[in-house]
Amino acid sequence: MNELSDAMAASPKAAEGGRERGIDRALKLFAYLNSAGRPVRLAELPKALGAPRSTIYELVTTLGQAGLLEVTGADNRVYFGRAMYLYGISYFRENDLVRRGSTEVDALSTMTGESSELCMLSRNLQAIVHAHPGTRPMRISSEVGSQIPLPWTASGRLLLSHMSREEIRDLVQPEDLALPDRRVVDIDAFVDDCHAARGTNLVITRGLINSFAQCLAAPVRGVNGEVQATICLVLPIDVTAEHRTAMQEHLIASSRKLSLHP
Amino acid sequence: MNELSDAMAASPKAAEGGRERGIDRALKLFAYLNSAGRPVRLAELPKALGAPRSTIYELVTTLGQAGLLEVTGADNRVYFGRAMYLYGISYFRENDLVRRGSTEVDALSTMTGESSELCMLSRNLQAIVHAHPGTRPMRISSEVGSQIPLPWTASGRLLLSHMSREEIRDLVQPEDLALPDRRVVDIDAFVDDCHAARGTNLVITRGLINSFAQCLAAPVRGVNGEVQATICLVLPIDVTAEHRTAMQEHLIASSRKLSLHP
DNA sequence: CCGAGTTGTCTGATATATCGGACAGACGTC
DNA sequence: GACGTCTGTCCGATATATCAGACAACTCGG
Repeated sequence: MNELSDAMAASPKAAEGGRERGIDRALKLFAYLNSAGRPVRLAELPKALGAPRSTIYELVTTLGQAGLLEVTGADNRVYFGRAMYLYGISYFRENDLVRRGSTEVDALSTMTGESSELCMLSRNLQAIVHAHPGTRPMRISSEVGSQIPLPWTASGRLLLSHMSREEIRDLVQPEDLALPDRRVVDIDAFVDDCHAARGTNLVITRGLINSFAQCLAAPVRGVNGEVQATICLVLPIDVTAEHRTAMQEHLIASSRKLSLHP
Repeated sequence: MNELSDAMAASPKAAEGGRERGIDRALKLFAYLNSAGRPVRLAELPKALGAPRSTIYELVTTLGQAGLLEVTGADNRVYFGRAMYLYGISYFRENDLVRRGSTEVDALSTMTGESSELCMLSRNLQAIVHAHPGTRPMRISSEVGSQIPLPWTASGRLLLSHMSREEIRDLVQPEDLALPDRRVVDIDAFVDDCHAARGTNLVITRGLINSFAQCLAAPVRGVNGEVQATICLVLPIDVTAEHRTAMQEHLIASSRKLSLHP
């Protein structure tokens, strides 16, 4: 009863007595599978999603026939299917930013030896769209496809920088303000951070996700200057000042290359 | 009114007077976008899908908010969204076969210099799950994510080899029996081809998709010997016998490596 | 200026998809 | 063998999602 919180947060409306559309149930199901990160027993889904069994069994059959989901194994584990992959590839092929950003992340990471990621806003979370691990023994970076709370990262501050205080307060879920070490980020201080990130080309956070890492994030801006994504580097917190300066320059150069904004 | 035929073929039931579920409309929409291969004007969708405008506008809004679709540009073009990509990546990460098959295709193609593809059954079509172009000046291979009629390829015969005559007749759409050059494949001869492919480790077709290519396909079998995918090479039709023999050996070696079946 | 075409929004009616719950098989434990 | 839990299937009722169509804003050409 724990990891479904962000799956639920992605749902359009809170639970009510009334019935719900099949589409919305499907969207919750996708979000839940994504948060689980691995195949889930079919029989577990009705409880996890707060939905009737008959509805979920029907839905999974439909989506399974379409290939968006796959049901495998003796205990009927449900996970994303081949069609989802094909459709996702279509997005990837069409979307210049993801494609160019991914190669840029790879290049930046290979050049610097540090972990690098391409991040985008996905509803009220930060999605890791692409990642390349560094050469350091300890790997800090996140997995591709995972989604993490915006207040945890430098990227989050850039991705929300264009929003008003009210929009940010509405968007960020209260539970996302709690860091992994249980410290709680003050929402107003967070909004101030976001607004301070407006127009800047670099944001740094230290010791937020964990105590031994810092996160350098640079914005990828569209033609109108809006932040479409961020490219970032994850460094140990104790690197030398020279090294960090060099990293900053490489990072900013990469973000410039990806941005359409002059 | 042309490229939506296979999108429609993927739909659960034929058009009727009655109303349809939102889920089914969404599935048709996905299939249509995939067959289009690029963003499609929102206003064009109701006509293309044979659905009411109000329904489609509502649906696209919902799916857009979920990030499964994206609506971009001045004329509201609709295409797959970031969430679809993330979910697709999840499938890719989970599914060993696709991951291992993709690297094997890359290796095979790099080694031989020929175009190579990993193919899977996707409802009643053959899906190109991964592809790597060869070094020849003329490229013949298909794009990743595209889906082509089963009777057109050697892979199709392998992918259907376990099915009965009736199952194959039911699955294959009549229009898929027509080759690109308008010749029509006889359904019974096709079934015979499929059954002849049972248990073999190589199927070759010549001049089917076009007159100057041949297709070598080898099965990737699961633990029970069932064909889970095919790996294939696309060659010019006029290569020397020695070269073709060498290619066959490499291809069969690759398919053995991917197969779980002894 | 006036039609014809395109695009997006809104509304009330009704066909039906969702739901709750009954049913049954499988599996364990005592 | 009796009992509880988990799992999957089925069915009738009703809340509601889908649908048809009206409406407005906009373009374009003559």
